[in-house]
Amino acid sequence: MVTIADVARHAGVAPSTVSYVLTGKRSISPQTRTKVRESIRLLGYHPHAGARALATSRTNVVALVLPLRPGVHLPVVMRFVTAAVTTARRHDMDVLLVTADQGAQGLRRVAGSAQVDGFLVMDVELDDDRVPLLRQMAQPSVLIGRPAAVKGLTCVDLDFESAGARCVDHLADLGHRYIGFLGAPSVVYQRNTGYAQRMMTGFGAAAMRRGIASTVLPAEDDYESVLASVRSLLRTQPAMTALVVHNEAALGWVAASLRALGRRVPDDVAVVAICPDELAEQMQLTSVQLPAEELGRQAMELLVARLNGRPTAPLTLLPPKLSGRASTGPRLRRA
Amino acid sequence: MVTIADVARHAGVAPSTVSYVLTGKRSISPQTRTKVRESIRLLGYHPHAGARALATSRTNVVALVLPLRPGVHLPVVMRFVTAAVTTARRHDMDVLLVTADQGAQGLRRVAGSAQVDGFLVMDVELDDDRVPLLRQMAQPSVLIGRPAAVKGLTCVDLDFESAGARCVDHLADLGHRYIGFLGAPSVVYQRNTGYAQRMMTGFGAAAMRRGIASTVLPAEDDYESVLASVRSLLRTQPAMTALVVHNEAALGWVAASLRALGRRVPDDVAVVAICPDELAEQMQLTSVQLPAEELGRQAMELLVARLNGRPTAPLTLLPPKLSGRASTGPRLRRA
DNA sequence: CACAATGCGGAAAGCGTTTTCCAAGGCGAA
DNA sequence: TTCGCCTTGGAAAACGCTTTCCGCATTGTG
Repeated sequence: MVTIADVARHAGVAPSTVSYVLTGKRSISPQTRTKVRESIRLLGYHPHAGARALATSRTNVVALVLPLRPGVHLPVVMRFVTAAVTTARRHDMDVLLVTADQGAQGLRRVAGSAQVDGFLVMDVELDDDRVPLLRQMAQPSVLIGRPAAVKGLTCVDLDFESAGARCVDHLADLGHRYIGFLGAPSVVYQRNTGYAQRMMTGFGAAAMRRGIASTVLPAEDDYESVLASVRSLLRTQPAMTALVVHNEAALGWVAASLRALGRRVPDDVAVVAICPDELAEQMQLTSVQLPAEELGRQAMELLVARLNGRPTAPLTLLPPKLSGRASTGPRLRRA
Repeated sequence: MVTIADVARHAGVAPSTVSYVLTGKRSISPQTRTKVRESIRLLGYHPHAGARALATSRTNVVALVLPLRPGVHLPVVMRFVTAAVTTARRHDMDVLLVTADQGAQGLRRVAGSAQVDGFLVMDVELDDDRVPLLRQMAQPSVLIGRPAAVKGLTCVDLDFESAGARCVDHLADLGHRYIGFLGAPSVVYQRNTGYAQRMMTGFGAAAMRRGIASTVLPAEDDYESVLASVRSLLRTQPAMTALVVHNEAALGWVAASLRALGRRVPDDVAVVAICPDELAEQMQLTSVQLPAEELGRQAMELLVARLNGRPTAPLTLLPPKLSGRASTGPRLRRA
């Protein structure tokens, strides 16, 4: 391995000088600078990350804590991941993967051994046992998702309540008066996952506000279950003319299920999805975008801000955006 | 931060003793050991990763190089990732995420600064520009996928040729004589991605061997394209009674496309997929398993082996496994 | 009984950086 | 000229760990 001393010797300067050339923390005369740069290039020198971490107590690595539990939609997770990594790289940081199954234990380990400068935690629950730990850790953290109390934290999330309301408003404006809601798998509601509940709350509240009858039901991620759920919704509310789907995995089966039950999209039943835009585009679904990339990017930017000592708001909510597509069709004639 | 010196002082021993208790590289009397352990617990001591890396020139971190390009199916990637991370943790290693878009450049950076002990590289192409670099790097690497020449490397892959053949054999045994092949998106073939080509090659060769007419076509990942491809296949080969699909993203549209063209699965057209078992189970498709978890696990195990100085075979091919399900139905009557 | 071998503990020398601290030269101002 | 400041360079002290080397007992062996 070629060290800073080798470079210094080769360039005929002191190690400290090389260091200053590298970090730019002090002015160096143009001559020595180019001389040093040349030696670095020639010898193919790279600073040793461990040594640097030891000296600066900065690793330039952030931990990304991934959920790997039933009910999370893997493609969406990947979107977060890629956005987070890309953004991190833009700030010259690397990303260490920590899976949530390692739990608070894993966080403690990584934080304690000073492997990372900060944490990006995905999929936080309303009452997450990692939150108290994150609060007291030396390293700053940013959460994607929204625990019950955000005081002293930095959280980023889609404004799911508004998203739910947005769906209702859109459908109501089109003249729909009976709307169903197909939610995430029931396990997601069983553990205290905030976003799913908030989405549903926003949906329900908006429906009440507009005097619209609404029925909600969870859905698993296979065809049979989706079919059963849709059938159940239709039985409960035979006049249902619109369906809001908050479940990426079920999305593929919704149209088929409706068709199997004799309803066509959008003529008999309008469908609005909450999912990444790309997916909606592919299936030609009117949708409220789930801006995974944007969330991942923002979260990482906030983390970088905190690492650089800049203060951040405890809660950043991204406003929902609705894109109209074929699945909601034109205004209902018989309002 | 609490250091090894603090622990030593608290326990009334020398730092070296604490180190030996931690690493177990020397025998320590039970008394001192428990005394030291107690101090460690009490002070909440964690060894500083950077310092350790500096002293041992081992980071206990491996890089996972992820593909993020068009045509790769994100859920499958996530399976690899989770299996790799889980396996790594079992060996007390962590995983640093490197996205393939950083290219050879990124590898050089991470390797040069000694951030990791080894590399796990996913989605290698037949003629991958990272391979020469990997060959000459100080850190060992394991590739998931199979470049043209594997000499001096450690590669893990599914035996895609056999997989292709396996599909043909299964269908031929059921009496099918005209078989179509719906492949990956065309971009995947345009870049030199070995697995897709090998799958197709295995399919074609087996068909030839058994005197079966075969037609192959790529498929994009939206309904319209799949429908077009299937229509095209049926037009080319009107007698087609079976379809092999090697495209996770298209899978969801295949049955719908066939139905739209007046064919029912499996009565008119039998379908065999190559995809993760879970997906096949969900859709009730006869399939050759794409053992993403198994590949990820094996790859990481091999990497760990190499890190510990154990020799490894240059190429490990996992045998394909076929699971019969509803989509191929019983034997054809009119053979 | 002498002497090597073994078990266990400590002192100290790295590992490769960064970052003080000191020094020397050049320069402008008094 | 002299004083002090600014710029640029080097020496050396951390940073927190591992590991070699050394030393002291205690044991086993001829």
